[in-house]
Amino acid sequence: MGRYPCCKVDEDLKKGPWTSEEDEKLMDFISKNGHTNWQLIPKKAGLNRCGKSCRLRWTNYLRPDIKRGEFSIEEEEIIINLHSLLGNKWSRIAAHLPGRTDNEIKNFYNTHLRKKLLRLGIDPRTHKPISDLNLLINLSHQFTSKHNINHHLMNNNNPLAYALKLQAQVTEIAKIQQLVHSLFTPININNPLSTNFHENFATSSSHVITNNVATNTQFLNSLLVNSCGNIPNLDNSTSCISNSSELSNYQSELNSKVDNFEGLSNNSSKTQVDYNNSLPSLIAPSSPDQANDAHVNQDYDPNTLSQLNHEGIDDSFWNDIFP
DNA sequence: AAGACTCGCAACCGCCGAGCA
DNA sequence: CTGCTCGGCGGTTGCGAGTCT
Repeated sequence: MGRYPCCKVDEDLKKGPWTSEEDEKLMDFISKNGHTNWQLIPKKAGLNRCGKSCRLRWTNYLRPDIKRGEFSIEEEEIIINLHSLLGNKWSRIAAHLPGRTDNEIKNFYNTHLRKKLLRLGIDPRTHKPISDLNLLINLSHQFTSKHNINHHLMNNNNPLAYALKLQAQVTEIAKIQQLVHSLFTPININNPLSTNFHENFATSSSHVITNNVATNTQFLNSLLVNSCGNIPNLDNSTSCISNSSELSNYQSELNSKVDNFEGLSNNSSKTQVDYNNSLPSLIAPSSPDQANDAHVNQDYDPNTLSQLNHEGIDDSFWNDIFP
């Protein structure tokens, strides 16, 4: 099937930003007549616009139920959680955020959340810790050339050695992330859209969450943030998906679980469903196997942490690179 | 002060699937 | 079954505003 333009090319229709007069005409018409056929609306409303352009203007800007203003922390976390499950399915993500449009969420994710995740050493596309060697080589080039600093850290202009060093650091970060993930996983099971860890602590009834675990979790999390917090914004155009088939399998498995949840949330007669394993937290496990392992590893071993602490993260390393 | 650069976001483009004749 | 139309979606672009040099 060929592609058909939504509007005739020779019609010389107006493009670009909408004026307030045009907005008024469109709102006026839709409030009186509704929007059943977008192709007819511009003519009937007296607009020299393509029907598609009218629909976009209405759904993304003029609709009366649109929520304006900054995204809340809760909305941010919902977006990140759902994006880790659904990928770039912006319309499905938007369905869970009343008053927000897919376009708005897409823009917000690409401009703000993407950077936020990168700062935490998380790939915004896969929600996995960044550990791809080629990416690290690329990043090391970007940083040293962009900032024109710290060339001595390139190990005598050997980008591979430098990248290996970066990878070692990132691997340690990933270990800590995995620990944090394993501690959060049993907490975050009852509602995939739940965003508040404290709420989860309070409401989780099917698992015993001790104060000890909470304390250790907070400590680990702060360690993670302190270790990763100095990683700057990256303008990363490269992919670090090393195994796309594994990723797509994982994603489709998650999608079916989300479908289950969406079906459930649309159904008034909710039944208790065990979402065990259905929701990766902000950081997805490196593989489905690890996701399973995470459940087994619910007991926190303080020796593991002290070991990581000694041989692992070196804050001064990141500070040297990104002052 | 001004030109270069970066960033955020509204709007557009092109593809796809559903529905219909 | 086929071809056409429309609405919806995700990716991309372009422009204005802000920041940097």
